[in-house]
This record gives sequence, structure tokens and C-alpha cells, in this order.
Amino acid sequence: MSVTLDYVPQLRARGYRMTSQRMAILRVLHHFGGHLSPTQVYEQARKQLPNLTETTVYRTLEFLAEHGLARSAHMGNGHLVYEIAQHEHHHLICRNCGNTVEVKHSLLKTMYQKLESSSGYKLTDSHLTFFGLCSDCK
Amino acid sequence: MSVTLDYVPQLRARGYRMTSQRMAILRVLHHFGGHLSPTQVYEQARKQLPNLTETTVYRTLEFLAEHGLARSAHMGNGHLVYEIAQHEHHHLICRNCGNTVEVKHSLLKTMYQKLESSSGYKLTDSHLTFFGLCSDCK
DNA sequence: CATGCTATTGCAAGAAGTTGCAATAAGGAA
DNA sequence: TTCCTTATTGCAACTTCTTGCAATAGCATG
Ligand SMILES: [Mn+2]
Ligand SMILES: [Mn+2]
Ligand SMILES: [Zn+2]
Ligand SMILES: [Zn+2]
Repeated sequence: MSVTLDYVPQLRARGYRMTSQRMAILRVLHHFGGHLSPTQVYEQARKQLPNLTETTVYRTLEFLAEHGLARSAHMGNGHLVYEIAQHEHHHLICRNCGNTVEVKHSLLKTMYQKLESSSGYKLTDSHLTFFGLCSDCK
Repeated sequence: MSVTLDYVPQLRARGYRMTSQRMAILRVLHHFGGHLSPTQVYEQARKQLPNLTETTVYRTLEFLAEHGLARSAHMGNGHLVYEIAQHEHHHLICRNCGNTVEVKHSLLKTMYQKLESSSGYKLTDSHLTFFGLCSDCK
């Protein structure tokens, strides 16, 4: 069965609706797997839904991220990219050559706990971007 | 002596120049202390330098961050803010009420080391933004 | 299946951020 | 001081992102 239908109950339960626009965008994110910019999502999703607008893409991506169906990340230039929400992970990018490595969340787990107990906050996000110099560039 | 002049040798050594635009922007960042959006920097700096353009502000802020005189941070909406580079710190923001707390870098130190040894990267950045729910909101 | 409520979308206008290029002005050298 | 190189800026055109509002369409209810 269609991947996107799995999300319907999640939305309904919170009073939201599944629309053709949301389905198309979820399908794009799910199929591509990696990070996509709003414009890239727009280009892809438009193939399925020609009268989709960029406005809706921006609003939908933000909506999906807010409700845990997608994750956003900034890749250094101040622009957000999005991906389908799956396993928790982070990114490490070389400032010089742009090479990127995925970071397991388990590496940050104890730090997250320290942060939570010292601040009283409950951390919700696990999709950070770190910057550094890779072994070749440093 | 003027704060901004202290930066001159740092720039010269790398082949860059100190300009009235850079001075004005550094003065604004230094005087304000906290995070400012490019537009806010523009508004302030323009008081000293009426024919400054927004283009130059964007390019200058990026330049200053790239060379360690300023730090950038994204505050959740995908937009960058800037501040003068001083002590290393991070931020923790409540997704619900927007309340923010400063996080000491020392809390992340051992995690940074783990990350470095497991990835082979040398981490350059210490100005992250974490998201969560504050004690009132969670 | 028809109706009504309201979440969601598209449109239009505007704000924010980017880029190429020619003119300007730091600042090293003579 | 004057000259010269080239880093830096301003301008104009463009792309990306945001917002208010009226029209549309999910979907719950009867
Ligand atoms: Mn990711
Ligand atoms: Mn900060
Ligand atoms: Zn590298
Ligand atoms: Zn809160």
C-alpha cells in the first residue's frame, strides 16, 4: 500500500488532513531519501501535481517537520533542506571541501542527557549539523 | 582605542583590507553584543554609513563569520543571525514558547572529542542551536 | 449521500537574500 | 606623496522565501 497513506492516521488524530499536495511531497521525500531543498521538492512534486505552488511547498515542509514526518537541517549557508523522518542522525561537514559524514545519535546521547539535566529542558531535536575540517583538509 | 582597529592586523595578515563598511558593521555587532539579523545590522550600521548597501552587509557578515570575527547561528526559522565572536557557547530554544538558554561549551567538550576521534575531522565550530521544550512547556 | 465546518491551498504582493560586473578605494611599493 | 594592483563595494537584475486573504476541498456528522 502507498507509503503516504500510512501517515493519514497520524494526521487525523491531531485534527489535520491528508491532501494531494501533502501526499505528493511526502512521496518525493520518501522516494529520494536524502536532503532536498524546497525548490527541489517543488520541481519533483510538480511532476505529479502540476498546479502545486511553491508557497504550499514551503508551508507543507514546515508543517511536516513540525509534526515529525520530516526533518529539517541547515547546511551552512543558512538555507534549510528537508528529508523524510527516519533514524536519528546528525551531520558533519568539512568547511573546506564540503565533504559530509553522517554522525550516529548514540555518540551524543550522554551529552544530550547532561544538557537536559542542567537546563531542565527536554530535547526534541536530533538532527544537528557540525562543521569542521576533514582529515584531508585539516 | 577603537575596538574595530584591533581587527586590522588579523585581516592584513591574510591579505584582506579594513574598510569603513567592515568597521561600521563590527562596531554594531560589538556594541549590541547579542544576535542580530542582517537587516538589523543594516539598519544600525547605516546610521554611521548612510550609503552602505544591504548587499555589502550580507557579504560582510559572511566574510566576518568565515574569518572568525563573527559567529552565525540559525534560530529555527532557517534564517541566520550574527554576533561578535567572543566566548564559545551554544543555544537551547524552547520550540513552544521560544525561551532560550545559553549552553556552556564545556558541556559538549567530551562529545566533541568523541566526534573528532571517530570521524577524523577537526571540529571548527562551537555555536550550535538545540531545540527542546522548557520546563514550563514540556 | 448531502451538508457544514474549517484546515488548507493558490494567488498576488512584498520582503529577504544572491550574483555578475563595472567602478571604487585600501594599502604596498616606489 | 603618487602610482598600481586587486580586494571590496554598489548597482541592477534575479531568485528565494513570506504573508494576508479569499476560494477550495477534506472529512465528520446526520
Ligand atoms: Mn539528515
Ligand atoms: Mn550565540
Ligand atoms: Zn575537506
Ligand atoms: Zn517553553
